[in-house]
Amino acid sequence: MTQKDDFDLREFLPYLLNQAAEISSQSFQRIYKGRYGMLRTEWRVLFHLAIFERMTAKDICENAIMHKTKVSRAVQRLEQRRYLQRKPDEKDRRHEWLTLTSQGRAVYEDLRAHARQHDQVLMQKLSTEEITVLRRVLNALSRP
Amino acid sequence: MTQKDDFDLREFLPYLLNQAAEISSQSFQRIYKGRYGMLRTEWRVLFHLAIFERMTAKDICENAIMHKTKVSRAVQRLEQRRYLQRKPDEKDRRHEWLTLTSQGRAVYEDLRAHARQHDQVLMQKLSTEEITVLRRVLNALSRP
DNA sequence: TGATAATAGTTGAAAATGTAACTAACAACC
DNA sequence: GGTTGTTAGTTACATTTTCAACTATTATCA
Repeated sequence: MTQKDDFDLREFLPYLLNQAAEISSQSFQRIYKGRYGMLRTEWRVLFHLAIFERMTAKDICENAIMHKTKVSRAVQRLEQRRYLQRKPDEKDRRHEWLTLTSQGRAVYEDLRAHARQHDQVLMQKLSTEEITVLRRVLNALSRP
Repeated sequence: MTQKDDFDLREFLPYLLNQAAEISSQSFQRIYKGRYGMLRTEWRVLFHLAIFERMTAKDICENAIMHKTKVSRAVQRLEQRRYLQRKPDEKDRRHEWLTLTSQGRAVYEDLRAHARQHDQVLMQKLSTEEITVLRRVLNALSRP
């Protein structure tokens, strides 16, 4: 199984990024899936609400670059589990303000601890300088 | 919409990596989806076969870190489009050797040109040093 | 005012993915 | 040789995601 073509997949950034993203998400996925039966879309919404305290679904779409149907369904499931509450905006009833319940916040705090720990493990593979560069570069690549 | 919590999603590597991977894959996705109706799994298999010339599905699973059902279905669809051929191994008929047809190779060559171009655009956002560090780091993070 | 357009969010159907169970071929071991 | 275990790959079913169409509400502007 020797290489025939000179194109190297391991140099192609979208491929490499996907690979790294998949692998490095796995162990965190086991946590939120295993402990709370949550999906990727759901922990993301949960984290956004914890961090920003009060957002509309639209805000989350824009900030997390997620499609509105994904957010809508994640919100539904989080609401079913009593992790969040919805309140229609008084002035413009097209908007719904979303906030975490105390239960949702507790789940967040648990997951946040795991996230921090998980990140520590990942970063052990890298030097401090590499981490700085990586964060800067990924942020740059995250803007379309 | 100010931040309340001190945890910053933009520092959490799995989140950042996913975001960067999604965004930076988009324009290449438009190519293989738009021109050939292909999925991510399919271009990956196609590229592997072009680069390594002859592989079994198992080889692809291991090299691309893809689940065998994903590979199996991608191979089916590529075969239907006559982009690849299967030949059972003479000695061990559990194995099937996969090779691209000339049609498959032509598609690959077209996509490869776009991939290179796409990569160029992405890299314009970065310095040569950043690119070096990024590739090294992503490769490190791509191993479980 | 009232017609038309725009926006926030939801829903249903189709497509894709994940999981586990399956078939077929070979290997190991008694 | 026959039983049991492994391996490569497929299939069926459940879960998720995507895409387009939909509702409800507000904005625009003649």
